[in-house]
Amino acid sequence: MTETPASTRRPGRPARFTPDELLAVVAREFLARGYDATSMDDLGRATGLTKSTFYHHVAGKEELLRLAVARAVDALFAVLDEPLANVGRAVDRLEHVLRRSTDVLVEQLPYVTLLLRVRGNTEAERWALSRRREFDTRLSALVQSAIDEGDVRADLDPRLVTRLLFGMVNSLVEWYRPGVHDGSEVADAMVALAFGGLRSPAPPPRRSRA
Amino acid sequence: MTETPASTRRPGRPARFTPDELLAVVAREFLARGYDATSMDDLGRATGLTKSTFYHHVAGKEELLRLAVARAVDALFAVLDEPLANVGRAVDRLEHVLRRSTDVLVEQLPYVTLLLRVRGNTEAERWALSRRREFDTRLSALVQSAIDEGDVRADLDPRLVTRLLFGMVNSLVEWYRPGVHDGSEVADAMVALAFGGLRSPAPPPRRSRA
DNA sequence: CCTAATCCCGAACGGTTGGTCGAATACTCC
DNA sequence: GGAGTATTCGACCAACCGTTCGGGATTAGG
Repeated sequence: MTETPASTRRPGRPARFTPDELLAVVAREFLARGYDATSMDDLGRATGLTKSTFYHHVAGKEELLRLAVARAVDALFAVLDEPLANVGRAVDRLEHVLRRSTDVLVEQLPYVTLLLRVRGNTEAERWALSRRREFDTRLSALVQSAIDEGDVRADLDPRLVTRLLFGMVNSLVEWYRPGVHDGSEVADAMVALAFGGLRSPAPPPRRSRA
Repeated sequence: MTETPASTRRPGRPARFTPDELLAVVAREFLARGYDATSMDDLGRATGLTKSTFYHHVAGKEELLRLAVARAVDALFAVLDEPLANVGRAVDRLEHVLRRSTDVLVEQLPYVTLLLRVRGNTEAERWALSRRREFDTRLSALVQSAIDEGDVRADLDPRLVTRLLFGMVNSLVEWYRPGVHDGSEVADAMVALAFGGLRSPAPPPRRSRA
């Protein structure tokens, strides 16, 4: 990780940051102040580079945002392609997606946070919004399937349930900070709360079907 | 409401907007583009006034944000002062605060949305953040009480539960749009999901009392 | 009419913004 | 020691930003 592979070493001045490192710093800055309030000079100050240097690596400020949110989009959609998200009862697939989405949010926190804050001001932001809508549609279909199979309550509007459910998941980016809670602890609480609710579990969790 | 009280009519050119109307337009603009991305010229265009006119009514752009988020803060704290939020079992008080918070979010949607998007770049934003923290602390205490009284599951970290619970409530500002769902329908679903969870209610919802 | 008060506008200000450009630097390969 | 390439910098630019200011328009009261 810290070594520069000699095999891929190219001629020219050695870069002070790998593209990944650079993007990580940029994402952190965008997060702290918000995309619009962060100037290229801010990014320069945070990296020790000048802003003109950034224009050697990317086309402009907007591409930095695009690169960042693309990471989040890719990671989230990858969850939907996992085997456990595509076989078995819908309710089990839903639980898997719920848990794995939480994992992704924790692991890719800065990038997902940026994705969830996009407002559609630029072309890159509108692209991000359309991918988010696509993701939501897939989730909604999953919830609907779980209802159809009788495992999820049918007395509430499925779209409303989807929104509330993944609203809870997404709220993670507003308060989760690494170190305070373990990632898996959060995922466990998420699933427990989502399926079981707040109320004290009156009976021990019986799995029915003796 | 729609009439101008003759008693308070003052000399001078009649205003084209009441302060409330002006703030409503401003909030809508801030919402669409984000606070930082909205210029005073944008506000002028949205109102038909020039940006210099705004400086006759407010000290600057930041005060517009302060006025907007103050509305949200006041409305939310008012919920905590309601009688039903202060008497009876903690779990019932929690349900009341949950439901009423949802109502406030729906009724004051633009202002609460702005409040929840504040990042702390300016003094006004930092004030808003501190009020939010204060609100969260009160909520957390309520959840803790409900746990102590045995009505809410004790197997999860109370702070985690509070965060997830009101993360779900606050997510409302990301997707709720007036007209699509009724406000009370959302509040019902919110409470049902929060306390009962996703799972199909095993027994039919018997309310005792034949 | 006049005066005082309120609201509104056009023009301009200094500062900051995202972005450009040419040159300097530091490396690999020969 | 070149030649070629990747990276970085400083200086600069036009456009836009929030804000200021002097003055004009429109009203109520006298």
